[in-house]
Amino acid sequence: MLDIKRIRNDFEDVKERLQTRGVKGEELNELKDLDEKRRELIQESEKLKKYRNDVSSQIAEKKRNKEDATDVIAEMKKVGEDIKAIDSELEQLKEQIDNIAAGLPNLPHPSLPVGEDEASNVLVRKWGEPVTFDFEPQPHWDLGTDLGILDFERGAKVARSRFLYYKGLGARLERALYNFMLDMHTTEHGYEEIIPPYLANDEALYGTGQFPKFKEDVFQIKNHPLTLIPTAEVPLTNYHQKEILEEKDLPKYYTALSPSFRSEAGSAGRDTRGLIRLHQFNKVEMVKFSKPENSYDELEKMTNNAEAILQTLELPYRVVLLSTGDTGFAAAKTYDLEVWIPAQNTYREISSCSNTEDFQARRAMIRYRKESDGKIEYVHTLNGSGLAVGRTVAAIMENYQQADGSIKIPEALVPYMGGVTEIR
RNA sequence: GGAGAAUUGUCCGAGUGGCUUAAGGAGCACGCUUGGAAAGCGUGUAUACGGUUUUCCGUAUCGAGGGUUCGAAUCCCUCAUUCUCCUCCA
Repeated sequence: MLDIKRIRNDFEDVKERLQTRGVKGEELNELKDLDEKRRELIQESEKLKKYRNDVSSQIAEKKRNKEDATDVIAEMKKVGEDIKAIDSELEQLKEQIDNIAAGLPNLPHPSLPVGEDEASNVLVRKWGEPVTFDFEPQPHWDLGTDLGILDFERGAKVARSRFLYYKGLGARLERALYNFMLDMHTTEHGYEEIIPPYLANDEALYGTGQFPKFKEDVFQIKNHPLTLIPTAEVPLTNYHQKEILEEKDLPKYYTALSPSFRSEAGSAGRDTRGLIRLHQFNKVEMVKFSKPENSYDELEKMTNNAEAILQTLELPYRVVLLSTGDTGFAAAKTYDLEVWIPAQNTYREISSCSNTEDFQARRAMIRYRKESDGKIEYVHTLNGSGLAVGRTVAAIMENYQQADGSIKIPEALVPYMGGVTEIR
């Protein structure tokens, strides 16, 4: 949620910057008009309420003195009706305003490349060299099926397409990976480990920005007002929903492993095979609550934390700064980490690290008390994958495959695999 | 799932329709007092929105949302959460 006062005061600037994210100017003009109308009505309503409060205490006084107050009571009845009429109009206005405001994306950080889509993204850095194979590298779904460690057919039979069974050392590899990631974040990067709820209510999903605009992307539970989380960002960020934190406790770092459930509406036909695009996948998520002045340093650090995982696994990757048009709804600035996928001969997204500034904090009411003057301000919230586990399994399988279809286990993972050095 | 009780400010806690601008206490901050501390005394101690512009003023907020009333912390309805008992369960 953007600050309505900021929209009011820096109208042209906000409008210009939001237009780089695909927001229509007329929408903002309408918002501005509604806001002005609302403020006028607030004044009217409050004036009447003041009057009613004053007269009501006079009535009380009269009653105590056993005087007659019939006339004034009759008048107040009328005033009460007027207030009710204005307030219901106000409520409608508020709803219209919220409908627009809740659908506005975050303001892009000035450092973002301006552009409509991923074509305008900027390469920040590259790490590692893609392996060269002296044989034709196979896609991970063929490797996994042949080795009997991934079973997509049965996943489709029991759930539907885009679900799978991991089996044997495949399941072990997935488990090894997320344990490795959690250990690294908790022992080396300073995150506190959390196991959150995997279902969340509408308020939580509103808080992080999935609702109301992106309802079609999630799975909702029939007959219950609950939604399967599309990312642990939802329960982690909303952990401090409606709280006032102490400045001395900031920054706070949390990490959690959770499944992520996504309906993938609108991506029919894309990445239909393999571990890249599933309705359910495990992800280790990182979330930070930061003071505003430090949040961009924290974003760099968080991105480095995700990179450290890839580096330790010795997987080649690159870091990309997303353009205004490609940046997600809640984010002010996002770095994507893309890992090398040999069989596709390209880099694929494996992590996304974002600073939402106070966008989510406003929606979820997450604030902190400053030590210097005791004033209360919104915190900045950050989130990043560290990493998407399924896609990491895919990357390892493809990058570490051998000519005979077996898969070598990255050195850092061997202890987590109980000493297993390859899957064959 | 059934029955009952509860939810008031940072905390404890009073409050069954108007002298409540939420009593009283604790805590915290500042000041007085003191050689220093404690005690004592005094003052202050929320959030949001709107107006004003650095000072105030107004409105709203007693778990949430509705309703009754000239007027609601207080009466009515719905919901949430917590506790106790029963039932079930990993």
